[in-house]
Amino acid sequence: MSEMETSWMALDRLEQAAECLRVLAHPHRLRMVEMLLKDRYSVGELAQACDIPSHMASEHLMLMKRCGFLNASREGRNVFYSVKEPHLSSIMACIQSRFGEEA
Amino acid sequence: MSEMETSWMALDRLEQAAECLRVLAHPHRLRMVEMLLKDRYSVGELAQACDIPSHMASEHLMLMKRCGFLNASREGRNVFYSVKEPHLSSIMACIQSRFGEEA
DNA sequence: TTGACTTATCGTTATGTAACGATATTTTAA
DNA sequence: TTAAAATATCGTTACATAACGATAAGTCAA
Repeated sequence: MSEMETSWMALDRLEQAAECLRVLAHPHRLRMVEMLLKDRYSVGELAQACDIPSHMASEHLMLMKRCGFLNASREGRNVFYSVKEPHLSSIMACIQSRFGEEA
Repeated sequence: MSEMETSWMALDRLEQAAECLRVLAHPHRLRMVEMLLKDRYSVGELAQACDIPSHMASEHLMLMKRCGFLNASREGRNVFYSVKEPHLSSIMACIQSRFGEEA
């Protein structure tokens, strides 16, 4: 009688989630998110940290901006990116607890 | 003087993480993980839940097995899959808190 | 206005992934 | 041993993504 009904997420939510995970699933984008969770950075600074040309950093950042992860604000010649999506920090914490520095 | 050194994750860890996230980043695989976090299921049951042919469910499951997410054990004609990677539950919790049923 | 600097966009190419039908493998039951 | 059921693998095709060079656009300083 005590039927425990387990209800699954709706398929379209899973599709949204998969889309966001795909955006996150790139080493340079993960690095950028890791950095942006601590501070804001310009495109050039992030490009240098990832050791990639800045036009490629720009593409990665635009991608993350389009899916709602990041904000951008121009200041002079520079464009500074920062974290918009509040859930990014908890997801990154999961990733760090699994892949972060252990012995 | 109080320099707060922020140290980032090593690049190869980020690459591993990205690889795992790519595996997770598929709606049917997310559904399977969601279900397997609650119970063990056979390939056929998961295929039916995802509304896909079982040979495709098998491919998704093998992929997740290869990257350490899942275990498989054959019982008669059936193969039952279950969760191996303990961090999957916390990552799935993050995903559900962001994409799960809200108003 | 010109030129330098920073960021964004475009077109191309190479690589990766998804879905599929066909087929093979493993196991059970007749 | 045969047939059926469940799962796994293979080969192909279509599509998505990544990286890159070239170029455009926005901003500042001379």
